[in-house]
Amino acid sequence: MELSSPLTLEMLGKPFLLEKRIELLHAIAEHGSISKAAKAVPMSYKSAWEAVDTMNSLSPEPIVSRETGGKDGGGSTITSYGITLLENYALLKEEHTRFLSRLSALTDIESGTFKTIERLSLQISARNQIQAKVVSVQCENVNAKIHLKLKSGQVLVSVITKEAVENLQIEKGQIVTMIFKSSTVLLSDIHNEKSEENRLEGVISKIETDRENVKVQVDIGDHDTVVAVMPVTVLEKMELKIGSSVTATIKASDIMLGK
Amino acid sequence: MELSSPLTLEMLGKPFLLEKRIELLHAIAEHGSISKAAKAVPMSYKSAWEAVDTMNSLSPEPIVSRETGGKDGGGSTITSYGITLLENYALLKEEHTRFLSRLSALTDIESGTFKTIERLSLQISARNQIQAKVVSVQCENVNAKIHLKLKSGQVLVSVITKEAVENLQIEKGQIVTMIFKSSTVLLSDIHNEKSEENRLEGVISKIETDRENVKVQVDIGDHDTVVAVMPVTVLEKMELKIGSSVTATIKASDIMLGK
DNA sequence: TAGCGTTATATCTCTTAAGATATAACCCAT
DNA sequence: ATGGGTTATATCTTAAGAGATATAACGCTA
Repeated sequence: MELSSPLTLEMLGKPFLLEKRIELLHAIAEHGSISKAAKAVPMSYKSAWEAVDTMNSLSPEPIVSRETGGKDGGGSTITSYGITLLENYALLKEEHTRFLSRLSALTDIESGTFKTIERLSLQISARNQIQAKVVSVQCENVNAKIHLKLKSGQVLVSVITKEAVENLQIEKGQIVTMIFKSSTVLLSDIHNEKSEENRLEGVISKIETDRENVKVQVDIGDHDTVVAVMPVTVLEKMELKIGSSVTATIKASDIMLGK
Repeated sequence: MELSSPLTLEMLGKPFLLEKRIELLHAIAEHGSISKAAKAVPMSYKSAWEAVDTMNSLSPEPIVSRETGGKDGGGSTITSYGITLLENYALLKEEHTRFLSRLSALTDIESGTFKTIERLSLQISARNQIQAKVVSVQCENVNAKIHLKLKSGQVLVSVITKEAVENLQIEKGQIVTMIFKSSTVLLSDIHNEKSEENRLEGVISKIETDRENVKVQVDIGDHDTVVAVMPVTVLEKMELKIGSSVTATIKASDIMLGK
């Protein structure tokens, strides 16, 4: 028993972007003409042309720019607007298939029932959500210690319950999301390499304040950022400003995992 | 620009349950015969019969039991297996539409771009995920304080960044999910009503231990439970056991919100 | 100017899914 | 028996979508 669920974007009630058309657009980008793209997909030229035409007329801006006559008889290319559309569709699609695979993992084939009642598909308030690879999983009876490697190569430790490890089926080699609240991140301007704590080196890229609190964004490399929130008094003592290099420390027990 | 994504369950690569067929099954349940159901949907008797037949032959157990001849000429009813199947499809469908509506909320109509790059649809390690209603939202420039009412009527406070409030579009009256790690929950056996902290009264319903840590499950009423994890030494001092009534305290800054 | 490969368009056929219609078989009720 | 309302099945028609084919218009190239 498998789930299938084609994703289509509609405009004014009419189908706009669907899997087949996306495939066609990619083929146009690759071959530079509708006719060649149609052969590559494969589909008839008529269908291809009609698809391109309805997409262009449905879209506020053209997606494919077409030229008839000229060098090589003309041709068609994807506009920059079309390219961003393709990129965004890919993101949507990826999220959707992620969700579906998890949904189908929860459907019991025999009895047709759910294994858990937990909400899949939660959007979370935590500002820090960073992808990392599971390096090792050490399980005790209650807690489990999980080592995680960031894109930048830095290794952090997360402690969660064994129950959670089993529930999410976390295993070595997987990519998971580290989740922690910005209020659990401590910043310091000194190098203290002795301690065993989770530490991330980075550079301050943004600071926002209000009456009581300050939010500091730290760039930790490879396009990953960490956000810390603390009382303004703490920041003033440290004399931090944009461009300062700092060390962010996060307790292992403050790092949750998501999948 | 709207998203549409029909959900179909497949069996051996063949379509098994889809929206139209579910509608038909409900009509059969209501009217007691395929022919009346077909008129009610509406669809031709041929399509209805074929749909029922392929579903029955694809399914390991019959979904519709059919009788030809007899009182009122016979008729068709949904088997108990079919009923659970309908119920489970409804659950799947609900999760799916939830996800889609959130996904489409993130798609910007004008530019066709995403508002966030964050992962929607995360399954989270935190053991404590409790539904609550937003009573009030107090926004500062950096942080926001949110009052939440549980099913049992108890009110807790969560502090998250203003950015998160805007991002999740959290507003008064909504139902959200409070999320906190079991290691952030403190248990005490004494009544201390002075403090301003988040406190939940409850009864211990389960205890598990390993070499270092102990996991305590507290029933806080209305089928909600809170899980706390602490070093065994702490538990020993308090002499807690199953049935003890305790107070669980959680810092406002340790409570994340999900939607 | 002739040729080329393309876009743009019209027309016809083919295929497939759905509806329409007819009818047999069934079995209880009258 | 007969009638009624159903399941089960076959056949014909209809509609819609996709492919096949032909051809005009286009603008660069040689």
